[in-house]
Amino acid sequence: MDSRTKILEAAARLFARQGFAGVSIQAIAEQVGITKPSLLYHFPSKEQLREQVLVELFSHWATRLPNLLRAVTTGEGQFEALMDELTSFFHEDPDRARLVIREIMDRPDEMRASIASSLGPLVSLVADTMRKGQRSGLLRDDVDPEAYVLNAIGVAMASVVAAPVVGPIVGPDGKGAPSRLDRELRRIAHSSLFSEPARGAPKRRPAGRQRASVER
Amino acid sequence: MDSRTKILEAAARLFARQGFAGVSIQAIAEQVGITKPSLLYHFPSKEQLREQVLVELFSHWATRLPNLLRAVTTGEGQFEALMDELTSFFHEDPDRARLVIREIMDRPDEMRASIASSLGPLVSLVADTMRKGQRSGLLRDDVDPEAYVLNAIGVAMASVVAAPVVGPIVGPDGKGAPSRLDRELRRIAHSSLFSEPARGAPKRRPAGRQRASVER
DNA sequence: CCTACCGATCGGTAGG
DNA sequence: CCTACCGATCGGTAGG
Repeated sequence: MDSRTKILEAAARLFARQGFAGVSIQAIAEQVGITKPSLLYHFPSKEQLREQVLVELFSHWATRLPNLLRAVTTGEGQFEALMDELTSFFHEDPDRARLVIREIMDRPDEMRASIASSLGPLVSLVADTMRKGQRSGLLRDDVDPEAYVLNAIGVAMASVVAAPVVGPIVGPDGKGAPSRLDRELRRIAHSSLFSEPARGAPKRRPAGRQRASVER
Repeated sequence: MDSRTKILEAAARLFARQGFAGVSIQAIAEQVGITKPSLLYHFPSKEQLREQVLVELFSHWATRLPNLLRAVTTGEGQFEALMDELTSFFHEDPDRARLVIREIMDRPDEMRASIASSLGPLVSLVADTMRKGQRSGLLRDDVDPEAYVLNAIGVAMASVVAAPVVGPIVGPDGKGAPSRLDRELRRIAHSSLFSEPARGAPKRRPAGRQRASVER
């Protein structure tokens, strides 16, 4: 792997974990195994390194977009597929979420533009598909599609970052399986989106956990 | 207002906006109108200043807890009251959310402890109340109470931070009124929590927006 | 609460 | 890609 790539990866990791201001280019250089001036040969300033890290992140996001779109436009399991794709993107590397969240807080104005352009089209497309689902009666008609999608993305990011800190409060999750927090989040997203099946004819049961039989 | 308080407020604001590492004690001192050594007379180190800022934040939180608990244990509008209290706490000063989120990312281990002890009891209490609601049939029985509450708190914080950046994508919100994102979030929280009213006997209508009459 | 000052580290450059 | 070095700023101290 060439130095440039190694630098970008180390920088992304460190920026995500300690914030841009909390990381010296010296520290990044050390992790890569070169000196500070050598790093500055590849990226002329710390600021430009930051920008390139973000470019890489968004381009990685763009790579995944086709998967997301296929999930939206393909037949039945749209919802599950879309949520899987969304959560796994951040789950397989939580630093992605951390990086975006930090950037949103550190430089909201700059991020407004990049997020609008990178997320806007996706949101519109998913929202249009959702409106079809509303007309067919599959989805609740009180859903606000654009707002729903954006909230879903935001929650996916937030939950990945909060998990290690807040997860233990609901008890340790069985290794492997999704945590209680994740399962509940999925249930919330599901049940607030789909119309209740006509009573007595529940084709599928609610996604999260199976229905306990209760006194009623 | 005494210097100590002024320092704490300036530090909270700056830490929230630029992160702990991104703020020099010199910068804080300037905003207060004193010199750096003067600030260090009140707080012996930057690190101790940070700790005190967090102590203040959590104690402010503790001040609000009685309101929250009253909201939970008082009769009918429990849900709306609790959500109002939760969102207004972060809405009236978004820096609170920013500060907590930064701290979660910067020092997850330390925050695990403080959050468990400050939030744990509240979560248990609300969860117990919710279980009663489940037994009475008011709340869906597939809700995971602890996980639901924690997710609600997380979402309240995340939405406050994300709003200025992600809000414009769904269009400008009418000034004053809650944004589309906020309304949709409330609707999601509501409709994923309450059982559907027996068809044809809807005492109240769904919180968010009114039901449009649709072809079905 | 201030002036004066400390060593260490910051981002970055010169020159090879 | 490195050695050597720059001025500026960092957190913090001495002394009053």
